[in-house]
Amino acid sequence: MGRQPCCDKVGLKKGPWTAEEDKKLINFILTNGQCCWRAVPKLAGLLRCGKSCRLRWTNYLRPDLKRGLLSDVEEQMVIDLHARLGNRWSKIAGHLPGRTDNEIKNHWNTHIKKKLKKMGIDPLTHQPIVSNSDHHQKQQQIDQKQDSTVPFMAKINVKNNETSVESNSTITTTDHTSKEGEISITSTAFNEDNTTIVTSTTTTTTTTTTTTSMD
DNA sequence: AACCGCGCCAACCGCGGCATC
DNA sequence: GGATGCCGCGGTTGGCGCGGT
Repeated sequence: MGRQPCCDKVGLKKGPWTAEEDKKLINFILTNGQCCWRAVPKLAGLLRCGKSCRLRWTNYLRPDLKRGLLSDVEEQMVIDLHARLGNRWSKIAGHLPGRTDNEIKNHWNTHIKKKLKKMGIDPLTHQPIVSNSDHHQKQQQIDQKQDSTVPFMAKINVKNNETSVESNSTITTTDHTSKEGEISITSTAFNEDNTTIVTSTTTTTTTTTTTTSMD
């Protein structure tokens, strides 16, 4: 009964990948595309399980991956998205082109968690860590915000294919796709309870600041 | 110079979801 | 409807590098 473990076959290699193994996997994927990971190691001449190959490709070898630390904008997006989605790292990664779920998960656990705690914010709930006496006052402030009918206003800064957003909403996220000299930005604003206020898509040039408003 | 502790991150493990038979 | 197989996800681990003593 149950499923067969994928990596316990005798003779399969585990642990860090060598440059030669990387080369074999890259060559195979670039030639044949991503299909049927179970068959990949055999066809590519690797002594690895398919799962290990998939992980190595998606987390490290994919040519569209960005390397290096997350930018401030990306980090803010991760925080906002985590507030909405929780630990759904793959969904969060879907909003950050060139970043992997593993990378974001690691960055969250090693950097952002600490940062939020330092700022007095609970990384699990995204609520301020407050004493009981402060809590009532805080709740009143939240209630006031939710009752208000101030229209959503966002200022989107675009520079060198990087976007940042300043807005009067509680939480905002942005997605952007770019082609030569032009960036298309989708900006979403959320309430404290994570319900969507509004979503807006705007197209702009690569070095500009644009302000968008909706009601 | 040697040792130790800690942080980071690549990789592994186990499970759930989904498709197929 | 249950069994089986594969893929993808999220949690966890272990090795390496670096800074402090």
